[in-house]
Amino acid sequence: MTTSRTFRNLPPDKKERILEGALSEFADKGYGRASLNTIVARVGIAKGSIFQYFTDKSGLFRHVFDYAVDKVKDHLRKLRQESRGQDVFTRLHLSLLAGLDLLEEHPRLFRLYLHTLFESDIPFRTTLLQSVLAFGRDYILELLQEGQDQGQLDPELDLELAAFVVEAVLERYLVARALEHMDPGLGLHRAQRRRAQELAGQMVEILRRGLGSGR
Amino acid sequence: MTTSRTFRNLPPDKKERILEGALSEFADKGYGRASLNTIVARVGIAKGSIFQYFTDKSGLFRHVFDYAVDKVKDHLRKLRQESRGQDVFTRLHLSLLAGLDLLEEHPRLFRLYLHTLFESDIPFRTTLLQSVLAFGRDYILELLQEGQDQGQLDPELDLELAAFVVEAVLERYLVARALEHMDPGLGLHRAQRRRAQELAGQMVEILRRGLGSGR
Amino acid sequence: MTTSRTFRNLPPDKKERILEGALSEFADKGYGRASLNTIVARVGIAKGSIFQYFTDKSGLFRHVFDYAVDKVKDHLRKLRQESRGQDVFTRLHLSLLAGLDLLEEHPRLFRLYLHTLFESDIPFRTTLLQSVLAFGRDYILELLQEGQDQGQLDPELDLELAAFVVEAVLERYLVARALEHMDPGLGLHRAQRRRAQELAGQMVEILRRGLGSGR
Amino acid sequence: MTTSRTFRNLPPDKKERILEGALSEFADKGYGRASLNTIVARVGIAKGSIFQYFTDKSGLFRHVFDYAVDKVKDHLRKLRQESRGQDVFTRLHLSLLAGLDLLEEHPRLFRLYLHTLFESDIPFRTTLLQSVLAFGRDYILELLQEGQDQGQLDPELDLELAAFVVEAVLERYLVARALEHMDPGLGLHRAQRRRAQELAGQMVEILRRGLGSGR
DNA sequence: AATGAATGAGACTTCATTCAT
DNA sequence: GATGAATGAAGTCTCATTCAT
Repeated sequence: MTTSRTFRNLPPDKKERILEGALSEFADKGYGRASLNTIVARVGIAKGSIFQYFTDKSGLFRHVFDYAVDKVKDHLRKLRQESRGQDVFTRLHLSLLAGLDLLEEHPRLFRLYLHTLFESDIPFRTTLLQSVLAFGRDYILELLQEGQDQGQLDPELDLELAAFVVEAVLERYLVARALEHMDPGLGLHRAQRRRAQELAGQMVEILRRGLGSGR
Repeated sequence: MTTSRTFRNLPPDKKERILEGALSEFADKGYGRASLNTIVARVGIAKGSIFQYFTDKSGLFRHVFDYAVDKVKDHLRKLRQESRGQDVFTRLHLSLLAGLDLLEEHPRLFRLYLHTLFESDIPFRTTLLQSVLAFGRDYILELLQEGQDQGQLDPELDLELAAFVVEAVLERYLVARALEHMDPGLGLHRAQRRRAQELAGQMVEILRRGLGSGR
Repeated sequence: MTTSRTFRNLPPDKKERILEGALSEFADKGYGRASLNTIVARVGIAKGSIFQYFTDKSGLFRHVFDYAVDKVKDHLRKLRQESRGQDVFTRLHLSLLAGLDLLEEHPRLFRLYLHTLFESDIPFRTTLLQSVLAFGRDYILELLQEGQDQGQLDPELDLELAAFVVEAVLERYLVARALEHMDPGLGLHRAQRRRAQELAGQMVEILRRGLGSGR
Repeated sequence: MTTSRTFRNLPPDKKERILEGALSEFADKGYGRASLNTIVARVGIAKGSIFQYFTDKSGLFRHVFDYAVDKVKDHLRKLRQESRGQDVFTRLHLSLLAGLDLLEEHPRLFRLYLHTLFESDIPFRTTLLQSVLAFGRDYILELLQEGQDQGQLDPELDLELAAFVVEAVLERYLVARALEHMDPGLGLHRAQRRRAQELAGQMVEILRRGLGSGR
């Protein structure tokens, strides 16, 4: 239980306002640079209340992180359900596009993840990351496993290795978009600025040749 | 000129001690959370001295970043030279291994880069990143171009797109190792913990099938 | 609103203690040399509290300045009211004595004004001074206008010019006393050390001859 | 002797460069806020040299103050000489215009004086001010004395009192101009912005009526 | 005689956290 | 249960002064 009973008894919209305000701040600044002052000002609650709802700054962060992860998981679970029965590369393609949608709609989720990934002084960092990393890995592994079972992938393929490559490409693609959000002038690859859908399609094609059961 | 004359006149070993101390701190905490207090304590100089050497915290950071980038560039330049004349995929393989070596020997360089990539309030962030991103892109593009010229790559291949995929795989691989450095318990893929050379080889094989000129 | 709600909610005597402590420091050292450390030590509050009450050192200064100006304005308004109906030179005489009283009772008010007048890096200096200068000018102009209307002043007199001369004499007289407060050994005119009332009377006599309608 | 032998042996133009640089800084910021760093940077000498030429920051200030006072005294002595034999009010008029000229040509001299007048922590402040105040007082007293001896002034006039009034008007006039230099937007009297010569003439006329031997 | 590197006190400011109301 | 006033450690930066070269 990462929150106090006090917090759990709050009206849902107030809970949400608090979590959204905190999410914005943590996504912007990471854990260490985020300011509780800023959060309470944005949300419009008293400074002391934060410490009645959560033990700590770190307690708040844990809860916000879980809250964000749940949003992503919901998204992915729905997607996995919807795409069932299709070709594995089609499913990867759909996943990529879905990830892109999520990023455009909720840019803060991905930024929170990236900050957490690379900031070392975050309390419970290991625990927090393990759950989300495992989820992502399992999601892709499952897709690939089904694809291999149905003969769409090279039967000799080391699936964990393949999952790593697939994840790398997917994630790096999202990172590229996230960086553009942060700073449009960063001068990334011209390719990265092309229309997103087109790029996604070509990337999947490369994966198909690299991983597919080929001729 | 990003340093004061005072700094440039310092004995080389003192200069190095200062830069190394600052590099460690920035690599650990990123820009915003890094503490000049910690740096001067580690290096063993007075607090005021930092401001004799650099205009600012930001000035120090700029210089440290350049110092780090130079180290990487030297490394890569040497590699590009040495591998000239070999097959493009062999060269990619060598690059991957070289990156890995660099990471194991100087883990802080890559961590500094990652922090800079994802922290938004860094002064001159755009400028700093542009130079290093452009260098990496050009390095890979040049490799692929030569490979395509010599018929080792699919002649229809969009090189920028391919460069993006290659870079994604290479970088994600390095990120995985860097994350393990930060926290060995992170529970990354089992595959990532296998012997590094083996994994690298297999990844390049996938790229060969995905990008190569085929039969 | 130049203060935080936190400050406004403070018990009045605490507010006053803080403002008085800050006023003393600013009157002593001017804006730039005044030390918040000194103020909080004198008042007996924590260093951080100042920043709960005011945004800034500059915010504190603005508020202290307004606080001081209000005191002076109250004093002058009362005086203008009380002296209504009397001869213009009598009123000037009363004003001079009143200014003198104010100076003896609250020497810091005038010193704060003088510092602000001559220190160039004060935030909002122009704005702050404009209000007080305009008030002083209008006060004297109004007196002279009424005096001229009632035939006590040379009808040809340029009132603004006259106001300047009157103000000069009044202010310089106060400056002389203020300097003596700062340093009794300064060796000003012997005349200035005479009994204050006597000197004031003679000065007004000179003004009467210089400005009056009289034969 | 307020300087070291080392300083006195310096080439005259170097001595002057140093004093002028220091004068500018002290005139801008007063004693306490003036920065030796800024001075040595402006003049182009080593930081340590200041401490070989003068014992201290305070030693430098003393010397600069004297240097500035000498310039003013030269100016006034010349004027007193030139105007000898003329009517006392003409001489006052000339003095006013001369002060104005001095202010326009060397604004730093007057600003240094004003800073010194109102800043309390200046070392040797009393001593420094005494000499200049006495000089000004004597200058005016002498003028008035001669005027009275020649029947141009009311024979009953208390000369010290008159000197005080005259000085007040003269000085306040210069202060008004100095304030405009600092901040043209200060919204001083319209009268003060009129053509300087005209204003000066009218002011002297008021003094003539106030102090003159009547008729 | 001149230099300029080194120093540490002290400046303003932010922040998470505690606790009386 | 909610509030918000109080706190002090830690942050970056400036400065006059010392002293070895």
